[in-house]
Amino acid sequence: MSNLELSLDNLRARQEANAQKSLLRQLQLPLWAETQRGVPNSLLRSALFAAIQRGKRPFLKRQLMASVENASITYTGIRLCQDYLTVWECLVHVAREQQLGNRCEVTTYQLLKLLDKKDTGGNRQVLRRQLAELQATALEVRQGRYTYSGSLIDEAYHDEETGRAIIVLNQRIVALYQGDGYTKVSWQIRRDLRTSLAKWLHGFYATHRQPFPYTVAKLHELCGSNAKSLKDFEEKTLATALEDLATVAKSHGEHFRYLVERCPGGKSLVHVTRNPDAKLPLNPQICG
DNA sequence: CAGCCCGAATTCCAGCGGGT
DNA sequence: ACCCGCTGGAATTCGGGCTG
Repeated sequence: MSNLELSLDNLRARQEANAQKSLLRQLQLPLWAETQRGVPNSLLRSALFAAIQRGKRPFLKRQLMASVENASITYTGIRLCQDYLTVWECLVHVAREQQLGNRCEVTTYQLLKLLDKKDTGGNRQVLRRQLAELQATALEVRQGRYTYSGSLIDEAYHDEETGRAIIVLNQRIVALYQGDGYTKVSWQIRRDLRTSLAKWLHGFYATHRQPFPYTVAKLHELCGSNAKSLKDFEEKTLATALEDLATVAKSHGEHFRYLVERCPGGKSLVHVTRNPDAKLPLNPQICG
């Protein structure tokens, strides 16, 4: 390597470092509408918030989560599922109007209302546990040129006197919200989707302007499914989730059409389009 | 009515096993 | 190998009640 190349590399590295530093000076998240939730693409395109059933979930230690090419996530903490993403989205939504790093006070009651859940003993208990579990996480997220290292939420505790939950987000999280690094996801559609996989697919495809066809195996990997039988996954979980998503999207005036193409060799390809005019490969038997 | 709590019923994913 | 319905365990809802 020549001296010229070395100094160019240095310059580029310094520019990137400066860019990250200037980001940290603007400590506010971008704003989005009441009916939307802003989520970093890398979180939507990975298995971090898995599409798995409720139930026992293991503790992961510095695990590399399945993800699309230009992002990577190393995760330590309890295995997360879509419910946790829903909670996290709400926390970020509440905190987006204030400076990151500040204390953000909300009551459990308010959070449950935001989450569209009934205010019951069980739900409150689950929410408290989820907040504690989200706090006890460690991530290293690389998203294009930006990286974030830290917890999903810095602090989450209960003020026993007021009964309020105190949330503090890490100010460095703003790095994941730069430019087109995040997606505004429709809250109304997400809320109406029944299964966790439908929620995951909704977030995943929301980050794509014109999605590639993915194999069922790739989607299975990316969504973090525990299903041991790819066939079960394709015919039960994925089929109902895609149908649910198409129906719910339509009821909210959005286009979501899909087609599962069975290819020779047992592989299946999932075609998706959100463009009303786009054509899907013809296959009348299994067209969505 | 907001906020908190309880118990029974329901829902969900994935595994299992019987039938063909 | 494949289809199909049943089942377990956990989360969530439903429908109530209580307090100030």
